[in-house]
Amino acid sequence: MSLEPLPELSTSELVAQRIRDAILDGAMRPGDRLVEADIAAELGVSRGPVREGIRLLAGEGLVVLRRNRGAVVTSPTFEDVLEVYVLRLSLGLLAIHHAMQLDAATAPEFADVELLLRRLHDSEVQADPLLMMQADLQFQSALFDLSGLPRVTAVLDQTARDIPVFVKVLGITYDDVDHAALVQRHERLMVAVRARHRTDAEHAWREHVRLTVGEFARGYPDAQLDGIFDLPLMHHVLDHHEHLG
Amino acid sequence: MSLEPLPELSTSELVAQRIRDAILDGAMRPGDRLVEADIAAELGVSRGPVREGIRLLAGEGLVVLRRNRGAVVTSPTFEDVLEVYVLRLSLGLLAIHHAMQLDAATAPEFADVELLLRRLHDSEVQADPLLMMQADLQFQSALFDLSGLPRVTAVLDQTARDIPVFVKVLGITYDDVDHAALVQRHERLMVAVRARHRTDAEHAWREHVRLTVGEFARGYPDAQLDGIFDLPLMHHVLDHHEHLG
DNA sequence: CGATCGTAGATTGTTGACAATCTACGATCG
DNA sequence: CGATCGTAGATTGTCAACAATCTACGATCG
Repeated sequence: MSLEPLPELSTSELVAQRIRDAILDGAMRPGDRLVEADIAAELGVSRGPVREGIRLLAGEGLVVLRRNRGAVVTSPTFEDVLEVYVLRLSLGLLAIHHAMQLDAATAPEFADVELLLRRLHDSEVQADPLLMMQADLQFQSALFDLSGLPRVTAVLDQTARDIPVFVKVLGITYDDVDHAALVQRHERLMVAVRARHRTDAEHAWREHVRLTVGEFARGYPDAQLDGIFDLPLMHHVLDHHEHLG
Repeated sequence: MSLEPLPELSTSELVAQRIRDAILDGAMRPGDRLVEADIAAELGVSRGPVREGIRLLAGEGLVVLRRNRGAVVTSPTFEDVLEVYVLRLSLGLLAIHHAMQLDAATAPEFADVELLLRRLHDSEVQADPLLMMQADLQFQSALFDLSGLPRVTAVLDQTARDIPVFVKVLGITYDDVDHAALVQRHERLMVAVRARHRTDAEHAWREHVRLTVGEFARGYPDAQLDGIFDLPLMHHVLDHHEHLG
């Protein structure tokens, strides 16, 4: 007889989550001010936890704080999305490499990662784009955790929480995503990690990020599409790793 | 007539800074509990700002928070130092590349970076190892800022604040550091950035991180030296970039 | 009539008190 | 005598009131 471990987030984390949800619902939009007292009243808590929750979001870049002037929901640009993916490309590679170095496939947690990957096959999950994205990110997070690098995984998790919000706010859709191809990419990645085949793992991860960003760029207004397909923020990074062959 | 811009940190940031200083002074040591009320009384403020300051430090990894059980000063291992430098290697490369892509040398802020580099020549600065290290990190931070990547520079700045503390706590010294060589490395980096010469810039930065970590490893107890000279956390990263030639 | 200044309202920053939780110690029971 | 339970003290989590700061609007002056 073993019970669940009581996840239970702190109040401030719940507040942060509610604000993220509010943005995903469209209830809060970029540029909106986050008035501590109003949010506190609405959630039925006092200003303290709300204040803490807002700081958490500020750490993620979801809101901007101005001294004595409160917080505002950021108006992310496509460049912000690119920066987040540059971070994820770079730190993801780091995490995957370290996971392989630790021979992560033999770790007991590896089974959990595989389980999360299998969830992506679920038809119920595939039906809902948002659910699909969250399951995808959850799998990636579990994989990165195998690296044993707490700071790196913390930054990766921060960026992961921002992605659904950015997607919503920028009006990017997952509609055209080829689920089979996505899962296949992840499976290639897992095979590589299992075999400790660096180059394959790198390639699979780079390819995933590249294709994901490419997908996002498709839904973006033509006006800025040109610069995006060049992936100026990303270009030299990809290029850089390309030389590995 | 132009006055200074009033830097003025928030109270919580001042609290965080004081705690960092306390660790550098040896007044607080790893494993010590951070009791909000005690710190508040000592600093002459209330618990609110102290609580916020502690959360800031937790975000940097300097203290660990446990639910309803308060914060404890982390007992960093050499692996933590390595993780921080892995982050700095990876994200520093990112920042430098982006700075070059934006043709940072033509930016007005570039002069400020050069000014900070010149400070490292200062004999007064070179006399004090801690001052030297801080001036060094300040230069690097200014350089990274040229990238225009706020999230990346934020993470880099977080790691920069931790370094002096880690060095102090782990008993690593800067004593044997060859200041001339350090400055020369940075100058090579600046020349490369100015000329937008990717490979040189990458090499200079990689070399700097590698040598800095090597220097740190030297001061570390023999018992753990073997594993450190292998730089297991870093190895494949350096290795990885090595292939660029 | 335009620009500056001053004031009122709104909002953040801070505080001290209260509630919930945890830790450590000692009492109770088998 | 060992293990469990319960309680007291310490500490964090939360709250509501107060102080400091900012914003916006209108009055005053040139």
